Amino acid sequence: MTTIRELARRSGVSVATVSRVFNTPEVVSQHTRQRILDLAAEIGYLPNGSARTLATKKSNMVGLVWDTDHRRPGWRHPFLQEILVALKTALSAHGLNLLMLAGHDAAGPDDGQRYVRAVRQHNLDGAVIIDNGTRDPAVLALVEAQVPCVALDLRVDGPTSTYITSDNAGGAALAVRHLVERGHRRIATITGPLRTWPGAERLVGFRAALAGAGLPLADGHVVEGDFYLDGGHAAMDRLLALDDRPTAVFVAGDEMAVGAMRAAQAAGLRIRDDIAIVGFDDIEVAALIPPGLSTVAQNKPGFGTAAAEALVAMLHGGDDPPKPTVLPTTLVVRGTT
Amino acid sequence: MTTIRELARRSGVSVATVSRVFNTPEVVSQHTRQRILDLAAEIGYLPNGSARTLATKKSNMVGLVWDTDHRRPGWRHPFLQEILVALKTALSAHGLNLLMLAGHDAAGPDDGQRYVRAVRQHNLDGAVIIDNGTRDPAVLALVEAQVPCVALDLRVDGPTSTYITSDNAGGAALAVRHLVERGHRRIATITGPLRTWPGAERLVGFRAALAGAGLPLADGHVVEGDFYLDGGHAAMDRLLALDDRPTAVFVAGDEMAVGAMRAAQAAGLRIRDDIAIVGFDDIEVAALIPPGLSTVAQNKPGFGTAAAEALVAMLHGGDDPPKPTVLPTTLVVRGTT
DNA sequence: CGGTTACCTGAAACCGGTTACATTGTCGGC
DNA sequence: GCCGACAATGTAACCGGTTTCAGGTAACCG
Repeated sequence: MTTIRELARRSGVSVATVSRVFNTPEVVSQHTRQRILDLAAEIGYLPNGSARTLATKKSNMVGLVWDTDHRRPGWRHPFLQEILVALKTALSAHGLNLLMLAGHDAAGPDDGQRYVRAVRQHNLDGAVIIDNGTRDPAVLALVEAQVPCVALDLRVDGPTSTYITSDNAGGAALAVRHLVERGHRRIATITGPLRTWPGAERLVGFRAALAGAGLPLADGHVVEGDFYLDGGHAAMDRLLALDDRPTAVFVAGDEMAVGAMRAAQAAGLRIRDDIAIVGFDDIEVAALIPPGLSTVAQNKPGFGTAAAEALVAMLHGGDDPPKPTVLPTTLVVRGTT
Repeated sequence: MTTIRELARRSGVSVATVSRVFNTPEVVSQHTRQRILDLAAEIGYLPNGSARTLATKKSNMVGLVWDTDHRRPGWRHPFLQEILVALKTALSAHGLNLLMLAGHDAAGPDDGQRYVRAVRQHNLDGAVIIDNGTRDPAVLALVEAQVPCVALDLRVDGPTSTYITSDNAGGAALAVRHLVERGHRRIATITGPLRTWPGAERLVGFRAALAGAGLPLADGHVVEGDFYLDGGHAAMDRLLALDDRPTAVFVAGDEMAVGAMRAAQAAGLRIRDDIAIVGFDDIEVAALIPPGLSTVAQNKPGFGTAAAEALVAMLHGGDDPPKPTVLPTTLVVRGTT
């Protein structure tokens, strides 16, 4: 391991000068700077991150808080991978690294401070939170502890935190208007869990759009789902059992929508002709499953890049936290409508 | 930030003793140990990770090397999320954290040493490599630099590295035997890229099983695919254009298999009756897409836990690197066979 | 009772950087 | 020729831990 003192000795300057070459290059003369840089490259010198962090209290690392739903071990984020790619890319463009924080599975006591502890212990500069809908107190502790945070699909605010979300209400409205254009007048919805932000907002948008179109919302035409396949199936079963069965359903999540499609088929209905379905998310299956699920697409990489940018703004900007970002949604029409 | 000196002062002992309480508790007397622990909990003392790393050169962090295929920006690992969950859980049970390493998109020069640099800079204890099929020199540089490594689906070896993979050949054989049992005698295959380990091995297993069953392999009945949807579609088109069209196809990846199903349907064939299909992976869509894709399932969380265990064994064990892990595969029969 | 021995604790060097402050040298202006 | 300003560099304290080595105490033994 070649150290800064070694490099200083070899290039005949003090360690301070070497340090300055890497931190405030403009204050060291062009000539020495170049000499030191050349020598550094030659002997493969790399500043030691831990030493640097120790001295500056900045680690250039941000934590990634992403737990699975422990009540549902099989829970998967619909597009975690896309978010991760974008997030990682955008962060590393600013010299930031991502440290995955251990969740409720971690060793040690769980007093609801585990993330805060991890942040302090590793001198993390901030955190990105991917919501899993469990309202984990340990997550909220982060924003309370004034750690610079940006949350995805979780509405947090505070002097050091902001969030990124899709235009859930707007997306729901897109879906409704599309169904109305297709001639539907009895439109129902299967919602996400209403305690989650997207779940609640999509219902708000649904209601508003229905009202805007002058359409009534019949009793029992709002069924709360859970974002899972089986939940969607069960919810659709309930809708189909109604006397005034809807002719179209806005399902607030693609996975549930697939479940709903199955329920409809199991009931012997033709999808689209007997019952139209619009989903939300635009996950991979939506395009693959026949006849193609019409759905409201989210800007998946947008979550990652927006989160990175918001975080960087907080870290470098220093002033007020950035406003929440609302990503536009788009309608993708396929075979179910 | 409360430091070790602060805690030492308050509890009336030296910093050395406090340090020992957290590192070698058995050497400090029961009495003082408890007193220090109590006080530590009371004032919320946490050892500073950077200082610790600086002193010990062990960070308790391992790097995650996972790049997307830059020739295919949309590339997604078929079950990254499951791997990540298991990996993170298993690692954190051993007190290890996961640092996502920036990829080819990172700032700075790319001399094929970017991962090695990152490892050195952050004093990482090891790395987990998720192969993306690009044979990135920067990845191989890691194992050459003697960084403790465990790779997924990438066959690396060296004094400090090992790998985890599924029983690809065995899985392919499962698929073939199943098709033979169903009465098929003209069986073709759509392979993955043959430069990848799983791609190559599945073909090996396919050939062996065919031979084992005494069946011939007709000309043109091996088509190299790319693991992608469109590639599967195109490959199937070629198979269907043959004079001696196969009655069954082993498709070495579920995404390709879906593409192949579409091609078959587009050609007006009934899947299963006119042409049977077995995939590989058992991704989510396999169960969702009608009539259900028969496929060879991989033990997805197994990759994560096995990787964590292998890495821990290398870090703590100290001796020879563990033998490669080969995860068993299982056949899942659905509607396509 | 002197000498080991085992056990517990403390002093201080060290890990590899950053940075406040001091120092040196140059140059322009009066 | 002297002084102040400024640019470039050096000195040394500091960040918060770990660990070697040595010292002190008590028990144990012959």
